[in-house]
Amino acid sequence: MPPQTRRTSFPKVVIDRDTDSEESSSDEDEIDEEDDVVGEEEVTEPKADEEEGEEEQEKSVTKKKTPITISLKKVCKVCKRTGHEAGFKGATYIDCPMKPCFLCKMPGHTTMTCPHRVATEYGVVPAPRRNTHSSLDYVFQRQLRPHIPKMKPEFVIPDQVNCAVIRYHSRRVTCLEFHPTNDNILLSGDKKGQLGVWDFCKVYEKTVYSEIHGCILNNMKLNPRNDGTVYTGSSDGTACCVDLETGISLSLMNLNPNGWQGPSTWRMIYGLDINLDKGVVLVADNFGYLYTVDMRSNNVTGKPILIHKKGSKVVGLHCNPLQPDLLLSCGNDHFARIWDMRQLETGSSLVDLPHKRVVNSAYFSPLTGSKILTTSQDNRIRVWDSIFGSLDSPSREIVHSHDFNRHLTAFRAEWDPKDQSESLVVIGRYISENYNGAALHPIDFIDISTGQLVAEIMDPNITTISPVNKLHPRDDILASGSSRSLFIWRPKEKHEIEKPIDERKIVLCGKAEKKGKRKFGDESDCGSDDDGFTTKGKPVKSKQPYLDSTSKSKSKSKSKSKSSKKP
DNA sequence: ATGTCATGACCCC
DNA sequence: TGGGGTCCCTGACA
Repeated sequence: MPPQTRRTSFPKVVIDRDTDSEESSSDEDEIDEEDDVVGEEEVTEPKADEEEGEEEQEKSVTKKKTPITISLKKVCKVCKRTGHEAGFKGATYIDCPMKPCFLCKMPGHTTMTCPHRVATEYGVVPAPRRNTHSSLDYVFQRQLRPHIPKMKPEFVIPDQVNCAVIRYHSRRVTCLEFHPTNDNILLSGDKKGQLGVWDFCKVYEKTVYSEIHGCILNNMKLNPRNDGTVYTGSSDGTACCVDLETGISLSLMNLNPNGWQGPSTWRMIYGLDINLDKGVVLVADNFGYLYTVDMRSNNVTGKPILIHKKGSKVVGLHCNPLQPDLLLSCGNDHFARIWDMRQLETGSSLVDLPHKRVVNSAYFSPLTGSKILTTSQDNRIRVWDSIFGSLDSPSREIVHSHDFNRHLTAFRAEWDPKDQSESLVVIGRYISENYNGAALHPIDFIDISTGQLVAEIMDPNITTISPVNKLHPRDDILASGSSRSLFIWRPKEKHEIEKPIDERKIVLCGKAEKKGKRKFGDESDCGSDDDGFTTKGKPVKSKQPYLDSTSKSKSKSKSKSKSSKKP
């Protein structure tokens, strides 16, 4: 195969500004003919000549007028070949046939015909049994959870955006957490480092702390013992303990005490989790190191331990909910690893779980802690049914579109913490589906015991991708972060929605109302300031409808800027 | 309507 | 091993 054809090597035609542009649109055959001619030239002429010729031409033309250089070949934007074009045709994306399937990454077919698109569970190894693998496992689970229902209850899917929509972040949302005790409080972090505290039942009750971190808030965890504090980790290299009421933050560590010395030395904090039993906050950086912070003294204890490939990002940390000695980590070195907290040292991992790409997240199951769920950038969700069994290979690999895109927050499959069977998982979908002419990116609920797509939820007003999703620990509520917006989903039956979603009128604040066509995800005229809005169909518990609420929202929002440190 | 930009993994040399 | 080039469904703003 010849070297990769580049855009610069394509035939270019310099057209004088006086050339009538309408001529070119008159006939496509003409273009094709020209294509062929130029194509031959490209083959026959030595490259140097071609370049010289171009240069000469350009020189001569620039003396008179600025030339317009256009490429006449209609090429596929993906593979740069002719004969086909990739991209959106209306709301349907046409794949480049020269590339492997965008969904399952296998060659020979496109996303449109991918068997995984037709049936999500295609190729998934079914679970041998629903909940347990052996009688021993079953006894173990019954001991841990005596109230396991005999029958697996129906999944309840929060499938309607009927509570609230808000946008107070000035950059895209990176993480979400529900308050451990207050059912209506959602915490959100963004790429700018802002921390939002939002009472989504009183839509305008929100607080944004903007001075805690200087850039991306990668992860946060609320302290279940002291529900007024949240631990945050950021790409500014600091981890903080933040008081939710006051916004006062206490810096636990700063990995860049000497400031900016260039990208090769700048440390960023990604993984973060709390281990209550040990009274520590665990934090990991982009160089592969794990740090331990004592929760009482708020000081780093011990030395940093290399837990992933040196120089690679440790994306996530998760402590086992039942067995405090177990830690799960995942990173850019394509591994998820299980560690024994009692003997944490480089290379001492109990298990290494290999992946084909970066592992965006790795979580123990929320109730028994005996399953593992990982999301990898190879478009696969992996499930290990029992950490007590063989971990040589995942119990299931579920193909699901959640590719890497540098402009999106990484997708993470999240457990439903309420699901006793520990099989319901939520994750946003990257590729779109054509829903009545609109390209929408649903949020998927997947039964990881079978690989089946239980539900795909979407709203015609949400046209952006929703990579960040969190299910409520107690209520049937889903919070999702899509671009800069936050959405609260509830099950349809819980809130009497009479009208179909697209008939609901969205009442917005101030000048936005004039536009009329504004949608949830639309951001025009909506700066970083307070622009809360929601649907008219269900004003939730808010005291007043949201008519002309600019002033109200401003008065209600308290944009505090208290901080103890600056990056 | 269209262009621009932010910016992370990966691949290749 | 490192730096530079590349990149398929982005999203906001000019």
